[in-house]
Amino acid sequence: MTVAHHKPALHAPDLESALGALRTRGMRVSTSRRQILEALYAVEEPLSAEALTRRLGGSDLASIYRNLEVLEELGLVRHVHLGHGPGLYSLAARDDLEFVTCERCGAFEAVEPARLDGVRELVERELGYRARFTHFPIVGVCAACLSTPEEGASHAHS
Amino acid sequence: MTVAHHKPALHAPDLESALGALRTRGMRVSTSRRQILEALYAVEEPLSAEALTRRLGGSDLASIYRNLEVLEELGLVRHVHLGHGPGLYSLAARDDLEFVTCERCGAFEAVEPARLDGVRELVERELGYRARFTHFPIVGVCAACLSTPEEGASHAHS
DNA sequence: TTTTTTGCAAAACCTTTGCAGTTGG
DNA sequence: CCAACTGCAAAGGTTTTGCAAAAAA
Repeated sequence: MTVAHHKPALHAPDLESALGALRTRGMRVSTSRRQILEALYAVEEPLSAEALTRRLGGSDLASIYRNLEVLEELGLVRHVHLGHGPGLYSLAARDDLEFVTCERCGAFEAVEPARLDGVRELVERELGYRARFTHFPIVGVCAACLSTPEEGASHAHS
Repeated sequence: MTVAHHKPALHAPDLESALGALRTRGMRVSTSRRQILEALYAVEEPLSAEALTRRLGGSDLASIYRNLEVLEELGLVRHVHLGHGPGLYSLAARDDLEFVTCERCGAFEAVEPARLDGVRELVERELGYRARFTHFPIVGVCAACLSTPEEGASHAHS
């Protein structure tokens, strides 16, 4: 069921405070959880569950998903869906970021929420929706692809 | 593989011209294809492949997907991904529309591209991306949900 | 008749779930 | 020790693919 609803990001500037947050809620600090958090603190790009297991030496995918879910419920972790393909996970606190992705080349970019405030305002005025591009990104065509003759064959799946 | 790239919408105001487009490209006008197009001309909301098969009397899902892919390559059909769950298909010509969806209640709305031109401009100026919300929608919280106390339990999956 | 399309079965892909065994506190 | 967590296996939901039988041209 899950309902791992976008919890507000929990302020955990480093690994230790993140582990502390786990303990505080009575959850256990297992090897797997520590490793996941270590990995996420170590990289800057969001990682798929699969990429994450590979980094942890190929442990169990199902456990990783379960732990990511727990960490997400705590507000320590987030994930974003870029196009098709697996969800990509990152630290919620550090990456209180929003995303844009290119549907032509698959590139993506994390952007400071502030840079999208104007967009958000306009969307709200026009549609009544308060937009967030943290879980699902803005999809479009990037500058590089815009200046490209639109190759016949391509990568991005429909 | 597919690469059913967002072909430009093909102008086919009615069923007959759509079928004509098929013939023109040497593709066959099979019962299934005619029925799919009929169904899509008959409704106004985008339909999942599954919903479509049910309307056609429960024929083969795999065939439906294959046909939707063909029709999409021709530029007759489009699909949009609203949150998780199956893609939703509609006529490309008629529904040259973009989408907004509420991540809290799952509601969605089709909107005239013109209404989003301002948003598009702002996004392009700020990020360099030319945004399109036809294949992936703007995701946010709708007006109704915004004025709601944020129920503890909810529907929208993470 | 010949080429395209269908139907079925099976697989692929991402994610979740059940359960028995292991581990953290 | 005991509740929480892991690993494995299996299933669930969506979409794709292989192949022989059927249908369009």
